[in-house]
Amino acid sequence: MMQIQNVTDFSLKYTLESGQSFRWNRIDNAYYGVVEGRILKIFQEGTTLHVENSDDEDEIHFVPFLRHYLDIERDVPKILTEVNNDAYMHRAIEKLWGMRILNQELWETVASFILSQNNNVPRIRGIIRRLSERFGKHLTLAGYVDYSFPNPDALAEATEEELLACGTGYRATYLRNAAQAVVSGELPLTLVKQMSYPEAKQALMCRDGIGEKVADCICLFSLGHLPALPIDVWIKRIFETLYFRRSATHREIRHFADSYFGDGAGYAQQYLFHYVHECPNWADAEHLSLIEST
DNA sequence: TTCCAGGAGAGAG
DNA sequence: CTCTCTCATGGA
Repeated sequence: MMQIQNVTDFSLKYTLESGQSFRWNRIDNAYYGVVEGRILKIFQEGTTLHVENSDDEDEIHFVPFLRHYLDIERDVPKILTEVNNDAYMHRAIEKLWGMRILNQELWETVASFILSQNNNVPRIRGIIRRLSERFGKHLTLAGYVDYSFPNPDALAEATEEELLACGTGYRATYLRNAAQAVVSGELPLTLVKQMSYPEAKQALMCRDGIGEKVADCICLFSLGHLPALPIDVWIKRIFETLYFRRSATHREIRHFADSYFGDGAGYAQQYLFHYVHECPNWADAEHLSLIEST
């Protein structure tokens, strides 16, 4: 057991339940998840995080790693001030205060969001769990059992049938090709990490099965590129409803969000995305009047 | 039964 | 360039 103290402006719940990671399970008020080959159990009590780790790691190295994973080091309140442009955003920021955008391991993020296309969160979680059980490493923490996310080699060597058996559907080919590209060096992940946002996005989009939306998810949820704006069916619907009041193209939405939110567009997007999932009445008259008033 | 899900690619126009 | 159709899967 270990503690990380003075963690301010942070919500473990909203950070881990906002659809950016598919690997966390809540049991009572503690979160169990697999992060880069170890099980972590995290419990938040005010500004203190209580952490248990299946690996016996030196705190000197582990604490900075975890703080970076949870994006605790970043001045998020400053970013939220910059995107707090109207009463609707104010409502979302207030409701989800402390939600942060994770910095997840790159390969797992690439694979996970390849699997996310035309799919829903519970099913994505199931696919990733089955892939990990089948191809990952068995891990335990105080009786809790989980599996590491399979490395590229394991998925590159897997047969199409084995991947299909995990429920990947037609995305199996995309997943296998991406794994093989990482192994062969065609998709050089260590270099991608060094690239600028436009460079990284383009390098990722060269792969079959990674379009603009998935590339933006990877850039935002793994590489820390906050201008990245994943436009899925929800974000499209939200921007059309709140800011356009009509149907709009992806191009229009991207242009609007860039100028309206600036470099923090990724954070703004995440607050809007999760807010509408938390509030089924997100588009009622009372909510829409928040836009009118500003 | 049909519709939908943190979409992308191929093909037509 | 944009629009449309299809892709595998399972829950609602």
